[in-house]
Amino acid sequence: MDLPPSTAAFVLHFGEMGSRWGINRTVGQIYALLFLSDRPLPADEIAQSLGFSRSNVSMGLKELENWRLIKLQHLPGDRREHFTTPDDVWAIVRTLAEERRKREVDPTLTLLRDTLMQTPRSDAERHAHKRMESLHEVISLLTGWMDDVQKLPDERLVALLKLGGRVARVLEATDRFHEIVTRKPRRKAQEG
Amino acid sequence: MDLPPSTAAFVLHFGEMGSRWGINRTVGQIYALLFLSDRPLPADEIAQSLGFSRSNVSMGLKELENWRLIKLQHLPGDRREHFTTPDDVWAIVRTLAEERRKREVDPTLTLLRDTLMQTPRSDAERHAHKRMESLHEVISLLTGWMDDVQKLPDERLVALLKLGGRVARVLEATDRFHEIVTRKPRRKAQEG
DNA sequence: TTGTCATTTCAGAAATTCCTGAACATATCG
DNA sequence: CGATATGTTCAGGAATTTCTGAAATGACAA
Repeated sequence: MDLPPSTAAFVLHFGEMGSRWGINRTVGQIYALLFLSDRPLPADEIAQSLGFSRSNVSMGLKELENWRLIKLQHLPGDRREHFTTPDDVWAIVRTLAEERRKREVDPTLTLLRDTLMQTPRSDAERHAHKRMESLHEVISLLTGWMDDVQKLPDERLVALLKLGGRVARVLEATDRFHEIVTRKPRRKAQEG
Repeated sequence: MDLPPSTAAFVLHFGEMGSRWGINRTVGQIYALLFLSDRPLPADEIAQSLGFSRSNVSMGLKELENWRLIKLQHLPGDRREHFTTPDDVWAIVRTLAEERRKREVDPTLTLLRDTLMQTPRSDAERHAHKRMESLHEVISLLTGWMDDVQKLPDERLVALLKLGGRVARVLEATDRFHEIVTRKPRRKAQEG
């Protein structure tokens, strides 16, 4: 690995992080390298830089393609396939969220829904049923929110994230408004 | 495993999901079992139900304790330690978020910050530096948002999630307001 | 077509992770 | 103090995952 030290550190770190995830070390390192590279890289250069076998890199790239995390392109005068990551980091985050959702969350929701169709027989089953219901509710809520914000353009998503918990103030106001409208009249809502 | 079929299915599913994550199959299954159980379970019963060795269960429980995902308790008239998951699913989600953040995100942010202190030398390094800057920015934004909403009480968090992308309308209004105030006067803002 | 270069596949070697049983530690009771 | 019950640790076997080299496949140019 004859990479600049900071690049090497980043690549190694993402290799480790990769293993904490389902992704393996090789795949993490390949992605990190592509992410930092200032030009598209062909498989043999990746193998060279990271000290992996050519075939290992081939499999890693295939995996990253399945995750839709890299783009293939051809450079003029070079028959080899070259790979890049999107320039836009938000695009990467969005893809990651979609793919993880598809692989991890959706199957879980399906299992929960299927189970919740059935009628529990014993006390224990009834309790388990309730637990699965609350889990299903929480996951639905979270993924519903995800779906919603995925539709926003980057700019708005960023604005929303920056707003963070301050959105809660709007909600408080809404609640107060709701209270005022539906309950008997109280003293006037205070400013904001 | 003499568990009701739906419980067995859930447990197996979470075992699989566990492996997709860093967590191993055993730990996933133990957690799933505790999550569904209508009473605290001692280690030997867990081992029995799941068909794991007692020692394996001991290690799994230790791991779950490190993640702060289970609670230990003693039952009157029984010397064994019994384990449960929190009743409140939101509490579980919060803990998961905190722990994953501690283990995965914080070290990454540290690495990025350390690297970004240094001055890039070559063109390639300069490019890598910029990439790390944008990654750092995105991660900071996301974790900042997380910190913020972690402070909200459950009720408000749920309300915020339900609101989802509709919050964006508030932001649009804010933007329009900002435009109106800072730029030269235009035609009146249309209905809000 | 043939030759060359690029890529993929895959059997099995290498590395890693998981899991167990046995030994040890600790606690409680009589 | 044993005796018994419970919990932990850990060496090493089992299972799984990762990685490689060799062979197969594909793509293109001459």
